[in-house]
Amino acid sequence: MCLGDRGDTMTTADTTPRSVYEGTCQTHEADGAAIRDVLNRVGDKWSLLVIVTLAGTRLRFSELQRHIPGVSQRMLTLTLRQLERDGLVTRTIHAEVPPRVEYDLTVVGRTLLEPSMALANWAVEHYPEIQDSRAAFDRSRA
Amino acid sequence: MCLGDRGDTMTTADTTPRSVYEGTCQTHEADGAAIRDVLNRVGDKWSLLVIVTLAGTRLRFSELQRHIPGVSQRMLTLTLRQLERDGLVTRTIHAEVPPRVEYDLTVVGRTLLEPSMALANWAVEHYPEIQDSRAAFDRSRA
DNA sequence: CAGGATCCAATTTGATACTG
DNA sequence: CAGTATCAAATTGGATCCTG
Repeated sequence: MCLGDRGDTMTTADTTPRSVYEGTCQTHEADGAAIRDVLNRVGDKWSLLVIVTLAGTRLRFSELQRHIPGVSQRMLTLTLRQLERDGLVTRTIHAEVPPRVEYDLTVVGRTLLEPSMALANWAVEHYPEIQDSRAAFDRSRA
Repeated sequence: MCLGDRGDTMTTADTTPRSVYEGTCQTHEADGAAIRDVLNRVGDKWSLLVIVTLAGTRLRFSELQRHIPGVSQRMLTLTLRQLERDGLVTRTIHAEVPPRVEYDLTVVGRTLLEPSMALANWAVEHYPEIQDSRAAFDRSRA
């Protein structure tokens, strides 16, 4: 089973060549839902930013907000809750006054760092080409 | 400069420890905009699915649609246009009746395959843990 | 300090009908 | 076949005000 395959059994005779995935499918047991789910999280506006920001050290809420320019209180809260729920970050409340809440990556959260960094690096490397391509595409339609 | 850093110069004296990124920043010259931009494309609902589907062979529109369950005509069109504009897929119109349009990955498009597959594999590998974490989180709030 | 609650704007996606 | 056009629904993000 491959990416995007929802596991629906092939009921009708299919003349379409099945060679599409052969030899190239690297996610045999992959559940498309899992990939979409994770990608929708990593691909949202703030999650990856939070993760790489926590890569160096644990931080409290206000520090996190200072380190991530542009994030609103609401979105930072929502993002952190999602990440906590997914088991990617921990939330530690210190019983003090005023309250101090610290966020840190979990072990699982840290393992996400490498593949997402690879993608981030790809983005940085190829962004010039992408921008050129966009410019050319748009020019050819003017 | 690191991920998420928009390059705003530090104008006020800052007592916040600067150790956050030290030694851990793997995207020194990274432009946060580039990363967001690429991630928003890869992270959308259909792009990655289209890319991996084209990994094996070039396909025409209707074949693509059959291979990607659930995608509407409109969304497939929009997704393909974006990918074409970004220089990740080519669109070849064969002058025939009825019209035949084939899509294929570009060289750049193929280079994207590896890092995104890494992330997809991470998703598949860790999805059970994530689901467990979510269940536990939700249970603790009932 | 670290949020929760509301309300609103913007963006994304989908359903449907039509066309060269 | 391979789209385009239009409209509606859903999702996401942000501004603002309030609180233990």
